[in-house]
Amino acid sequence: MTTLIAVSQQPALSPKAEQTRQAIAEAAMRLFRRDGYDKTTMRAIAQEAGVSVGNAYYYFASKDTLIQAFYDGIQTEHAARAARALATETTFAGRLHGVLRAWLEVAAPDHEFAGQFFRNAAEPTSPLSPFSEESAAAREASIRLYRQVVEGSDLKLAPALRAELPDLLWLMQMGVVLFWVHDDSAGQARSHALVEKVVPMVDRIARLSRLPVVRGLVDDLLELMVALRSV
Amino acid sequence: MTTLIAVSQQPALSPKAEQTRQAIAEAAMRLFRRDGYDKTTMRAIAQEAGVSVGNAYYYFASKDTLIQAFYDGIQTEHAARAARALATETTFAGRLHGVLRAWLEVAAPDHEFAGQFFRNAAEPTSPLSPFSEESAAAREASIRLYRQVVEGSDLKLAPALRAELPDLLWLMQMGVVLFWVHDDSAGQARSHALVEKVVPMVDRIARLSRLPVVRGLVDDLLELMVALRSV
DNA sequence: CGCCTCACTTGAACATGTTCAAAACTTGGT
DNA sequence: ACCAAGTTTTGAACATGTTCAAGTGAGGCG
Repeated sequence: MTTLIAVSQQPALSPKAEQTRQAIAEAAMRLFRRDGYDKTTMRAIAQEAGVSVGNAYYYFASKDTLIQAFYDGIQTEHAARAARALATETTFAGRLHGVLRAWLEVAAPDHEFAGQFFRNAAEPTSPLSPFSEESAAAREASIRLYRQVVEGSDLKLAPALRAELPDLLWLMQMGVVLFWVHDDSAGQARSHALVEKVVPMVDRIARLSRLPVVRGLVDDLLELMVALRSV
Repeated sequence: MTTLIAVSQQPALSPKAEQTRQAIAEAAMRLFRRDGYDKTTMRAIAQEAGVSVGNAYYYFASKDTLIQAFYDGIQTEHAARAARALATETTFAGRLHGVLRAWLEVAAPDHEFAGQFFRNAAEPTSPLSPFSEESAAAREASIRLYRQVVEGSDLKLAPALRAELPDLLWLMQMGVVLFWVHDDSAGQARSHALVEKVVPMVDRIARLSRLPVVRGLVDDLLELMVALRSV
């Protein structure tokens, strides 16, 4: 299943308009990367793109909205890089590790910049929140990735867990991202260490998930997820 | 060890100055609660407090800084209410449950308002971040609370886990807060459901932590924490 | 061609967080 | 009482995200 993911939801713009839109988005990206999110003004973006300030607002509802492009970029690149890992790795741990490391590598160049606008994603009401309605498409694409991690692997699981595991792994990625954003170690070494340690742990838990004792704990967890969805 | 916690770090103001400072902080709080964080302007705060805008900035570095008072308030009230729970509950699960529910209850009236400025706390560089240097005092006070949860209980644990558990429980509280902020269910019913389910789970894991299988997983976790600290 | 419509574009105006030089006030010393 | 030094207060000015009424131009229609 390799449907082209139609990320855009705009009502189809004329070629010229699309070009303007692109120019603004790219100018913004360029300046965000160069000067950081806060230091980049809308006036500067407009000037860099060769349009007026108002024009930028014709295409983008707010300054925040402009970083949606950044999100999409990371997401796309991550999917591609993760696919390479999934093509070679066959073990669960290997696949999970590959996908997580892919994310760290893709995001690395934008670490500093990411910290600056992370707050926008953190706000519950923001469309940029990973839990928002608006980012449902991206979220589901990401979860699909983790479904591939599970399904392509040698892992034997209780069916109930198998169904929920992709969601849980996505949640784990959110945790890694959260850690990464706060990680000020050189080259995000601590984030890499986290992934290095967490992957074998998850692998072990998953493999033990059919043993009586662990099984009980996993059932608790699944029950929790079901309960939260229904409230 | 009941040293008075000196939350303030200001270089000691004259009584009159302190009064002005209070007036501004209280006016801000009042308006934040009534109109929300974003809708409340610095000009409105100054007017409500009966001072000039510049004066507000003489005492508070930014609008964000003004919500520190809110933090302190929650923290203090939570400590008090949690203490009541700790005085009566003797089981680990009961104590943990009491402390977490106390937080939900204390924070409930400010749920809507909290969502609006949560982004400030999420930004890694912000002093309001729970991981920041500036909030170290509050963080440690909170961790102490969880140390009481563990130490006052009947729980038998491997020493290594006993030492780390308060930190882990604090981290869990951060998770609950994160969930709570995003929780738009009536009366934050889902957050309550989360606590209701998570507490028995944690209790079970802790009790099983000396069984061979679980023991291995817990050791992994402890090793992870040590590793992350050293990187 | 002339005109109409409507997508697109503009820049001035506005709202609000923040800064700062100057004014007002307080305090301690003589 | 008066002055100097420091503290507190002021409000105008500034920077920047955002809005909006008005302008521009390209395509369609008579």
